[in-house]
Amino acid sequence: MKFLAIDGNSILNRAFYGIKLLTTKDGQYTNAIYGFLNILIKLEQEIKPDHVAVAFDLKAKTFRHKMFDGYKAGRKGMPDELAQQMPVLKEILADLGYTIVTKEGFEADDILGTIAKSCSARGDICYIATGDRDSLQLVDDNIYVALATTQMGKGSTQIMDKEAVFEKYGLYPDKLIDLKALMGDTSDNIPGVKGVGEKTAVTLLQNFGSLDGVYENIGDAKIKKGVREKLVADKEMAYLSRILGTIKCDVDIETNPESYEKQPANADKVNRTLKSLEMFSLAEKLVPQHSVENLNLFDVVESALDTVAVKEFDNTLSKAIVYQNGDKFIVMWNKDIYSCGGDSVVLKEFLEDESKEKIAYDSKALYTFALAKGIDVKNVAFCMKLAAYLANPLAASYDFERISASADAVAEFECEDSFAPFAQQVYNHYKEFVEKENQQQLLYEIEMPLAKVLAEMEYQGFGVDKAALEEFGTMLREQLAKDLDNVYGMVGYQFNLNSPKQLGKALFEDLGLPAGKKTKSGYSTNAEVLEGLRKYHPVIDKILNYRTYQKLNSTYVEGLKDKIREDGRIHTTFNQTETRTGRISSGEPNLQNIPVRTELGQELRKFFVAREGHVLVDADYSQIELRILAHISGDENMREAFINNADIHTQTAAKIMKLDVEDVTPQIRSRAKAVNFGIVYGIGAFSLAKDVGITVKEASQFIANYLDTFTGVREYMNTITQFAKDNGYVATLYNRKRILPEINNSNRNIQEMGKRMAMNTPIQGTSADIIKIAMVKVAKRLKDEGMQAKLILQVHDELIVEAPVEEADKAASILVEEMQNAAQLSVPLKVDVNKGENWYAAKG
DNA sequence: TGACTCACG
DNA sequence: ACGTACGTGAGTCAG
Repeated sequence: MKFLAIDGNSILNRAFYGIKLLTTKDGQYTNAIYGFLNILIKLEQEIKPDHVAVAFDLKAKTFRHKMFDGYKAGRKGMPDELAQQMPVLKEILADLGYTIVTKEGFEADDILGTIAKSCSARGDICYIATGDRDSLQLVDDNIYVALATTQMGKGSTQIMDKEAVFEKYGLYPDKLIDLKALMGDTSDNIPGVKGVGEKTAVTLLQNFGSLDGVYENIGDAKIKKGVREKLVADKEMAYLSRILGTIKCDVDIETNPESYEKQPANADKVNRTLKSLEMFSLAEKLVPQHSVENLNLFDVVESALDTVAVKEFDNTLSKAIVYQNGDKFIVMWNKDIYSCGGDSVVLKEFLEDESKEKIAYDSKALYTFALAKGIDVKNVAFCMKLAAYLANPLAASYDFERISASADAVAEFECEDSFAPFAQQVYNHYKEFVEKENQQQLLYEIEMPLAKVLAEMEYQGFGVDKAALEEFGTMLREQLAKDLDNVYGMVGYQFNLNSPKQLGKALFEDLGLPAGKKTKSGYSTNAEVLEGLRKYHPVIDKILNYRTYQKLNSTYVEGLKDKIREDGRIHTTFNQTETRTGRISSGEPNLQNIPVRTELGQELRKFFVAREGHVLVDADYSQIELRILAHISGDENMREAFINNADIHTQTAAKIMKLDVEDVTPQIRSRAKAVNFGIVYGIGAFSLAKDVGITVKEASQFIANYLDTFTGVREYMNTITQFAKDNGYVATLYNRKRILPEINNSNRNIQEMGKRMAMNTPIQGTSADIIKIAMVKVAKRLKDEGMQAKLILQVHDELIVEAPVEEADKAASILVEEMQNAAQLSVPLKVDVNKGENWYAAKG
């Protein structure tokens, strides 16, 4: 029999401190669990035990604590970030089929000692896995210690037998207790003999065999006078230390090997837990993926398409459920199953039937599918993915498997027959959740209609002039090569200028420029740092130019040109369940970060063009976030500025500096503008100072003046952070919620970040809500009015419609009207609109 | 894969 | 004493 006895606390500790803090997207700490499981996998591979015990300490003070006052007094309690992970780990271990052992009044060490020694006595082999060298005293012919460490996130173990211990300490394991009795152990607050260190102690034990031997021969000439005096003075301490340092091997716990036999894992549950912890690679290693209990949903769906067609489902299933798998869907409705794999006519009839409610898992995917097939989907009554996102916008993904795991569905989804009732339960769960959270309007009137709008926008795409784009790329590459040449010349050798590491060496070591900020892995070489170095060396200018050209060419020219489809258009994908604040994001490619702030960058927008006979109509909200702040905070000064349609930054400057509007210089205005931005983000003096180029002191004064003037804003910031602390979440005007695990974190920096999120999220999120409402209304108007014009892009506060020339003016007024009326705030919403043949021209 | 850098609102 | 403004996506290097 091969036993493995794991010191749970010790390994968990090693893992926690050996790996940087990891969290899931919703703030659950996972690093210790992750590290522990990695070490566990390693142990399983190397030792292949058939019996496993995992020992944990209970919180109560131990027997040994009481024996010596102050024992372990120096040890800090377990940090919250670690304590949170303990119960989750225990659950996983139990589900994996391991036996967990705890005993009131004893430490994990003692439990391990008891198990190991009973094994050894029977003649069984036992491996003790721990990060703690204390356990080495237990090693004998049958007992080995596997010392575990975590380095670079990977677990590694070192197996120690008797000889290995001797090699390391010069003593066999049974003498290690006496060694500790003499030399003490500061980390465990074991005093030992004052003034006797490792070297002296080892020599003594080698000469006299044991602690008793040392004192029996205390008069021996081999003991020097000074050492003898110390030994005599601390004799009592030495013997007390031996008691403290001895691991107990007679704890009253089960030692019958049968109780530690590995049990079959509950693979399904482990899988779900690990996936909820975002440990996908571990899931594959820990639980056999081909096990029967662990059917992959997609596999089931695949087979269901072919084989389940005639099976009957639960009669109570009154709604249809649509599940997507690639471009196939399972559609269940009143006991019938339709497959689009073979004959899509049935599916088309079904999807277009207004009288039949469809419950979608991912409604945007359904609309996208339908657009491609020429199907006009009607009556989509629910979207599980969107509902799950509203329930918690922090999750890493909204895969069906994942959202069903947190839906507490009672029916276990184990085989194809149970899919329908299972999906029904997931649906029920989220439907109830939406009602409980009062998010009906947000889901049914904003997000779900928006899903269809977004699918249509993706389908439309944005026309791109590929030839002109490529020509621009050629120009960039020429410039870039020149700059690169110049840089090599000035530095004196060739290197990879794209590598911050190599650039750092060139600038700060070889050219000897003053190194400022550092990053984790070396010198910082970002634009801000380089900007500060301009005056020292002409090469800096070239590097900055090179960076600009390189970025434009690789990200925008090379990156975009491969994304142009055969229709000459780029079709981005909008992600509706990505951001924590409620914004949508754009990817593959991202069309929400096309350059605009520099002249050269702006050139790119000239290649985003309207179709023949069409124009682009571009409308953007003016200062929407500040207007929302004015509304939410009710600040009179701020509201007044917007109601009078004043220049908000000039107005802000005038108020906080107590100047006449005419006396506000461009410089003062620009500082006030920076303050306004800062306020929206949850301001800090340090960052404002950096941004504006003033001292931190001046920045604090600025902020103080601001908050004294805009007292409503100060009030809002206080109220919202207090709300977040009390409730653990913040919400937008439309009740979009964001939980804030950071707000009560024990780390002050994280807590401060939580406060800034609390201040910013309602503003950014409400802005996102409002433009979403506008999008739904604009799309509806364009359709209802029978126009050809189509929405093609959203960039957070900006909408772009592509319209036939003759519809352009009407499209522009629809945009302005619907955007301005999307919400009724206590200040007006203002929209600027322009037209043009390309995006550059349409920005006015 | 994470770190760095940089593009946008 | 310590880090430093909110929210994203993509290209590149290096371990």
